[in-house]
Amino acid sequence: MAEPKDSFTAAACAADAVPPLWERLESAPRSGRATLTHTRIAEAAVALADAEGLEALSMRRLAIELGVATMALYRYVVSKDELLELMIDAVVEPDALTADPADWRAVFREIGLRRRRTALAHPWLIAAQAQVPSLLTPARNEVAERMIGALEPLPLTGDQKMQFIRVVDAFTNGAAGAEVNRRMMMRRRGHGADGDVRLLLRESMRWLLRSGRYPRMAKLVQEGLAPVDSAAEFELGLAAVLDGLAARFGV
Amino acid sequence: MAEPKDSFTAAACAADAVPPLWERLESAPRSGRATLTHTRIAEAAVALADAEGLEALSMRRLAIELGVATMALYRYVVSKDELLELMIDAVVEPDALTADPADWRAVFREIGLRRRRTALAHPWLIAAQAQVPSLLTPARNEVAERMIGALEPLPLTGDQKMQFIRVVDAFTNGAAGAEVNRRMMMRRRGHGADGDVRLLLRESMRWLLRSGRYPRMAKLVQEGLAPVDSAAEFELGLAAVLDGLAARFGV
DNA sequence: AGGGCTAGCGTACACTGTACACATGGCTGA
DNA sequence: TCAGCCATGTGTACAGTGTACGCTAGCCCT
Repeated sequence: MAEPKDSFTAAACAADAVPPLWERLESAPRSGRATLTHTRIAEAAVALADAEGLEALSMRRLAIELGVATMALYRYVVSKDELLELMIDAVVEPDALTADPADWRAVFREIGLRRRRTALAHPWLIAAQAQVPSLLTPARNEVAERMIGALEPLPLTGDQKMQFIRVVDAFTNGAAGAEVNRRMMMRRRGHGADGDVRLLLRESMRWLLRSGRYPRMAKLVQEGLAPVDSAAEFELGLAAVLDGLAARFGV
Repeated sequence: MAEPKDSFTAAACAADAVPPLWERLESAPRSGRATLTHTRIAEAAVALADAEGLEALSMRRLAIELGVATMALYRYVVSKDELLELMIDAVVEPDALTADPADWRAVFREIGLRRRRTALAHPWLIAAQAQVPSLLTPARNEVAERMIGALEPLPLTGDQKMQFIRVVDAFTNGAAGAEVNRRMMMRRRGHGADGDVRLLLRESMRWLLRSGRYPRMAKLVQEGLAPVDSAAEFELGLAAVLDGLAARFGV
């Protein structure tokens, strides 16, 4: 009576027991007067996390925000982790690219910059991704699709294209994550999030420098460092990665 | 009676009220028969997180593991976040480098590879770093010191050296994080952590591909992809980043 | 020998994610 | 038109979390 119905689910159900969220999302009857929606939930959760941080996002709080009982959420989401997946997917905006789709450098640049903007606009993003392994959400796949498209005309094997994309993604996520970290640290201390990182350094590294270990770093700091221009640095890094990959792949 | 004692703490205490952990660590009297140590705590926490995952690491559980009351830990750590900082610092091993210190490429390669190994050996590392903004821990500073040293002979400004290091770090963290994510996902499903990623793809992307969106990705998958060699891919990416940066900086 | 400082203890509180049983209202087939 | 069903939303309960607070007991120095 309750056994798997057909061969389709046979393999997956062994581990999952419930179809994996994105599959449920599509063929949802959601017939009766439903006050909730996956979209509505995701948007409320995103808004809450944006406003008060990921640590303020609890199922109870989110339910209140939606004017609904806590457990109502679990009709749409199997666990809080799935809620995070929903949020992660929700903030990726695979809008039409303005870059010339034939110019692969321009496409990768645009996608990279957009990702940085997204991560800065939703500082919980990177932490959430680290907490809930969730590659292959629909929106991210759509972005991947664009990237593959941009590489199409190049003489690369399928494996090389995937490597290319993964390496660029790695830099992008890493750089965005580092920047978010710096901002959160600044905010946690007194200074506003977009202040000068050097204040942070001066202050909390004073004893490090004074300690005499790290002489080279001390020298650099004392010689004077310019304020960090994160946007420019991101572009520099991205360009370097693209250069390096292009050279290695001979394109 | 309880006011700040001297000018040293004046600025920092405004925001912190307690000296920032690393400072406390050094000048600790810890005179009386102390059964606990920062080191002992950090090691036990790391062992626990390694064995059972970051979500199994609770103050109660850790205290039991150490044969001590829960609140005893708070004599050494102001909050769980500080515990995480301790752990993050503990797993970085700035051992003597085997690479020729004058060969900056070799140094960066070695440090990058070591970081990857560390992240894979302690899969909670990246998530913990995303959760607790904690650049500038002593061990990481020591590594930074090495990197600065390697760049010393090059004709770069201080700012350029810092940019160089930050960009490489961004890629390193991003790539390691992605790899850890993949592994955790594989383990969460049935397959062992070091299995073939293609299994994961085949299985959980079946409906994605069948849906007809993502035609390009479907084509790539159907044309057949080789198993992913993560180690080689990491080296490729790292080399590309170093190439790209070197070219941009003209070194 | 005694006083004080401090490492460690125990309890208590507000809060978390979620399992489970129950109510209810809109759609469906007759 | 109306019965009945089932998905949607509700309420309560439980084990477990981080940590504030006040207490005890032993080491160190005078």
